[in-house]
Amino acid sequence: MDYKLESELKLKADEATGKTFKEIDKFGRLDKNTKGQLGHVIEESLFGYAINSTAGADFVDLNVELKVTPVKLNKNKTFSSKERLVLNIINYMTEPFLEFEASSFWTKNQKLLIMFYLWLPEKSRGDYPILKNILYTYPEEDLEIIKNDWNKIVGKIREGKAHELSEGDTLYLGACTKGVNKSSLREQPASDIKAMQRAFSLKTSYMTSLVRKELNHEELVSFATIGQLKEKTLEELLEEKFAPYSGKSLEQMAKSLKLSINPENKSAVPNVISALLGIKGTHLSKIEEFSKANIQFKTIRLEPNGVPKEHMSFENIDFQEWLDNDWEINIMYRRFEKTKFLFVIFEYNEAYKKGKKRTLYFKGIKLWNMPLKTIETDVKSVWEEVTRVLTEGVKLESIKWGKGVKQKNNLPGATYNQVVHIRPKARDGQDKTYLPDGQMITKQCYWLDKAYIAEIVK
DNA sequence: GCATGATCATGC
DNA sequence: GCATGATCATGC
Repeated sequence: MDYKLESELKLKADEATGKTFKEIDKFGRLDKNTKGQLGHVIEESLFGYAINSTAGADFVDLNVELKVTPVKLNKNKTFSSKERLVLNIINYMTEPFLEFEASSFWTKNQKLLIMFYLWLPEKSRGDYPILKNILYTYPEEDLEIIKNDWNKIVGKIREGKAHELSEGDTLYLGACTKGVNKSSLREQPASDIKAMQRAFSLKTSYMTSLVRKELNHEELVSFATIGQLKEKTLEELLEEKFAPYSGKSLEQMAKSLKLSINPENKSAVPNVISALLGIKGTHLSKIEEFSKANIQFKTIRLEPNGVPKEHMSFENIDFQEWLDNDWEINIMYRRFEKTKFLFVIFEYNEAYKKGKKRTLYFKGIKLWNMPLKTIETDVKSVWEEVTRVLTEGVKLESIKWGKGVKQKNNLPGATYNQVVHIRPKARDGQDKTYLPDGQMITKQCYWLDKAYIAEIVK
C-alpha cells in the first residue's frame, strides 16, 4: 500500500492514536519475541506493507521514513524520550565521499513520520498505547546544526578516526553504536583499525525536547538565530558571545549586561550566562540549544596557578545499581559519553588565604566532551576497580580524625589515576547509603580530577 | 601541598 | 528531604 498524499498518510497514522499495539496487531507479531517488533506491527497491520530494510524511505512516493519510538512519563508529569532515535547505519566506506545533500542520512531521513508510544515499565509491549504521531521535518535552525554534526562525523571518518566516534562529539545528530556486540566491527577508508558499527541518530536529548514540545507543550528559548547559524557553528557563536567579557569580574559582567546579581547567590553565574546569550531570565535548562544538545554548564574556578582548588563532583553513586549493570549502563560511562560540557572558566586574582575575600575574573569558555579513548581507558579502569572492590566487599575502617572518627574505604581515590576518582559527598557523617553486601557507607560520588580539568581548559 | 574524608549552602 | 555544587579540615 502506498500513499500519494501526506494528508492520506497522516489520516491513516491517526487511526492508531490512543490504541495499544495489541489492538493494532493483526498477525500475531507480538507473540514472537523479535526485535523491532513494535515498528513492524505498525508497518504491517496499520499501513499494510511488507517489512523492508532497504535504503529507500518507507513511504517511497512521499519520501517519508516511519519511526515508532518510546516515551516515558517522569514523576513530575513531564515526558522524556526513552531512547535516541536510531536512523540508518553509517557506511564508513561511502558516506564520507558524499556531500550532505546526497548523503544517506539526508536522503533517507529528511522527512519522518514519528509515532510516539508510551513505554510502561510494568506492562508488556502489547499494552503500550500510541500517544501521538507527527510528520516531522527539521526546523531550519536545527538543520544547520545537524549539517555541522554530519560534517563532524564524516570528518572524523575521513581522518581515519571512525573508531573514536562518540555521541558526545556532536550536538543533535549523533553517531551511536549499533551492533550485537563488540565484534560488530567495520572497516573504514583511512585507517586499518576496525571501528564499531554506528548509526546516525537523533540524540535522546534532542528527542526529549521534541517530545516535551509535542506532549507537554513546553516551549524552549533559543539564543542563536538562523542567520547566525548559517554563518557560524554553535561553538563559534558561543565563543563570540562570551569573548567581550574576558577579564571582567562577575559583577562587572552583570553590570554591563544591566543585570542585578548577588555574586554570592548560587544562580548568579547561570543568570549572567542567559543574559549574556541575549535571553535574560531564561533558566539554562530552558535554552533550546543546550537542552537539545545535552549541554551541561559547569563553573570552573581556577587558582592563579591555573588549577582549580577542588576536584569537580558529579552525582552520587547507587552501588547496587552499579554492580547490577554493565559498563555501557554505568553512570560514569553515560555521563561522559553523552554530555557536552560548557565550562565557564573564572580565575581568582590572588592565592587562597583563609578568611580572605577574593575576586573571580572571567577567562573564557570551553565546550568539551570527554574523548572516547579516555572513557574507554581511564574511566573504565575506575569502573572495573570499583566493581572489583564492591564484589569483594568494601573494606571500611574507622580511624581517629580530629576530635572524632572518620570512615576510610578502599574505593579508587584521587591517586588511582589522573582522570576520575571516587570520594564521599554527603551532608555529614550520618548521611549514608547501602553497599550491595549490606554495609553502610558515607554517600559517595565520582569526581573529575582537578589537574585533568586544568589540562582541559589550558 | 596533596590525599582523603567531611560537611556546608542553596534551591527545588 | 534530598540533590547538587561547593568548600573545609586533618594528617601525612
